[in-house]
Amino acid sequence: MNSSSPKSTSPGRPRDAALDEKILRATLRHLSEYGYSRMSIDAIAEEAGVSKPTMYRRWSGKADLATAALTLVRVAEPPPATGNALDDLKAALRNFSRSLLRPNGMALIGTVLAEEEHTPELLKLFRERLVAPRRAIVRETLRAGQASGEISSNADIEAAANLLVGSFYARYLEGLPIGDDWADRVAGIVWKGLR
Amino acid sequence: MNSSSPKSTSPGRPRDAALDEKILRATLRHLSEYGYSRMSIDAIAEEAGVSKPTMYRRWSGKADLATAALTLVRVAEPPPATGNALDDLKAALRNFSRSLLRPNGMALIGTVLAEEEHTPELLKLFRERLVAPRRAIVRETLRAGQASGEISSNADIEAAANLLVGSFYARYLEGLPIGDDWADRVAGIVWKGLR
Amino acid sequence: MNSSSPKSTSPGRPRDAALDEKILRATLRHLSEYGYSRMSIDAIAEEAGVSKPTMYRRWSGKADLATAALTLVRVAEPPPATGNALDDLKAALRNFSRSLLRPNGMALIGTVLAEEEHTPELLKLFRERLVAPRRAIVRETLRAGQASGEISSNADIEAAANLLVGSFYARYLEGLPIGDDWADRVAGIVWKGLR
Amino acid sequence: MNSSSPKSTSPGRPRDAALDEKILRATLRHLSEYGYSRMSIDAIAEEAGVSKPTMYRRWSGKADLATAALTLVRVAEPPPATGNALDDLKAALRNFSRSLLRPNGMALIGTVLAEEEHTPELLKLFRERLVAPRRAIVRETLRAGQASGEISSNADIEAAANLLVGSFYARYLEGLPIGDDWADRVAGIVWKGLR
DNA sequence: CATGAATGAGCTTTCATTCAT
DNA sequence: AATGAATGAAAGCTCATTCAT
Repeated sequence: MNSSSPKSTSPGRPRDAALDEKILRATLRHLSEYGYSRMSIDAIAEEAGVSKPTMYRRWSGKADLATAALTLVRVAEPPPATGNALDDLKAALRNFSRSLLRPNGMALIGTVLAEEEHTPELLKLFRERLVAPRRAIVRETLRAGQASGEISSNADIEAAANLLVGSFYARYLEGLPIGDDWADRVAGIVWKGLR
Repeated sequence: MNSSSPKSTSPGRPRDAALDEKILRATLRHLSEYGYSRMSIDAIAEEAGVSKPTMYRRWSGKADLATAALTLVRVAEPPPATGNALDDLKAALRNFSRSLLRPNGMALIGTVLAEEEHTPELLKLFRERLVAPRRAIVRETLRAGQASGEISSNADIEAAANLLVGSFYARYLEGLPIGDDWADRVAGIVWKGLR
Repeated sequence: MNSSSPKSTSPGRPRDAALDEKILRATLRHLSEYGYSRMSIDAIAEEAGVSKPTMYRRWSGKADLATAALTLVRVAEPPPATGNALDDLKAALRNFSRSLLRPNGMALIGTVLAEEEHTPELLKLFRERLVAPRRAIVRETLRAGQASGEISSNADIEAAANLLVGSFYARYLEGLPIGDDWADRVAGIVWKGLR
Repeated sequence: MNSSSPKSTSPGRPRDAALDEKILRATLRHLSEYGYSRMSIDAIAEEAGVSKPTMYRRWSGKADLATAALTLVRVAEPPPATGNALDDLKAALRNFSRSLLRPNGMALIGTVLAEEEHTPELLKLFRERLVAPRRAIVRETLRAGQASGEISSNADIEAAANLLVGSFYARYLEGLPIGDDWADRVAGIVWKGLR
């Protein structure tokens, strides 16, 4: 009844595990493309090629399904460290911006924010699965900068990470292009501010 | 003939101007509380105490109504300049964070992002009415810092503004509290980075 | 409040008589094109360039308006008699078929039939204004045939007229073309049957 | 396993076949009583005792539903041939007139004509299901008359059938009663005209 | 387990009509 | 007399969910 993985040891006809993923993939597509409230269970069922009760047997309802789908989203592995902390930071930011600029990347953030009151699990899971890991990557490069002495040991790493990550949100909200140089520009300012 | 007050300039029953605002206020409330796609014209009409045709006479449909409601949103006047650019910047940021933290402040951003594909006018207007003015305030304080020599004359003001504003988005998305000191923390880093 | 002509001697601002016709013309167009229940007072007002209360001042409602519009419909004058009764009959039938085949000619008949239960005035007026005059023309040519001795003096003129006129309805309902020769074919049969 | 009765041939809950008919009957009633555009899906659903989605699962919309309902209408079997072609013809005509004079019989024709432009499928199906079969019955009796030599072998059967059938329409449109003798009167004329 | 059928509530929009100027 | 504004009622259609097989 919830988004945990189906047990495989129970008696009776086993659940078709492949269906789980097919359904969740379709759900994720609809969630990002249409947003949570527009996303239609009917449409997902059709796209996944299953019937609706098949979905309800796995997840208890729309919210459960959507949050389960978020589980699929994985943050890309950070690029390997080069030894140069500032370069690593810029690479991490470029990585981050690319993932936001994927089709409906920002729309997905939008829908979880919009649903905060109605379906808070969405935002909660989104934070755990996506926001936190992404930020962790940025934070680690900053820590590396501290370790190498380029960044002051008592610098406010937390705030710095928010600044960097947030600058992409802000830029997107303004509707202005986010070129590959953007990472350099914002990293430059913050890096200097952390010395 | 010319009995009194404003000569009735156009024929017919005059439109009740008070209704316009009542409707738009209700719309704005529903838009931020429920999000665009959940927002119901029926419910808005009831809350505003008007009939649905009254709304359709003024706005051509749901999208038109929602965008019109966005027009209502006004960015608060920036606090008066104190002469100290850094203090002014911090005050502007506190202002900004307070407006985001108002009930459903972020949800409104969310719905606008979520609808980008379906109802792009929303995001467009949101940018013009809210995003741009807010950012302008921050930018002006940065400019003042340049004028006073505290900030380098060739500093990347645009990026700095995005960093500062965005840090609130990022912090909110993380789900962590945004205290009044937050403005100090992020302003401190960026200010130093712009020297 | 009803479809009678407006008096011109009453005090106060006189009614704009030209509007009456403009409104009725538009009504008739909508009535035949969309049918009675689809015909929209809003749309008629717009097409006629008047406001709705202007219409309600003249006619008491939709049904009154529609029946008033039917009043406009006039049956074309019969072609002049040639002296040959059979030829005159055929000419009358061709005339009749042409008027039916005008755009929405049959649709108008359809809508008055369809509304018989709901708006019986429509059918009543339609009968008086259109059905009866048209049939009268046909009947007169048959009477002329009697006078000239070509038709038996105790022939069932009434039934014959119905046969002839009705054959066009039946043909139309079948969806088959009604060429100009059709009048000849049906007149031929009936004429012979009346000898 | 194979408990009883027809082995369930297709998976899933079987469709309740009784509902189909209940819905279509109600639809037909509403279609003839109110006409196509007045006929309301809501009202039909209530009368049939089903929910609207149940209807939309079966038919794609209002037009589809209405045309499906027309399918229900069956032309009454012609009375058995007596051997006397003229008598058979008169019996067929009486049959025909009785079916027209059933409540809303003509209103149904009316709505179908009125909707020709908007919902042409209605008229198309009506022609196939009702108009053509009815006319076929009349035509067959005329053919029988030819076979027995009472009617000329090169008589215009088609036109004759239209005359006879149409005379009822015309008579109805005039608003005059159609007694049982009416069939005799029109058949008399045409029969003679075909000799 | 998985299916197709069924449901109740809700949506946006339009209509015929009346009111206030 | 004529206008533009306002209304209550209803329409067609879709959704998330549950039932019966």
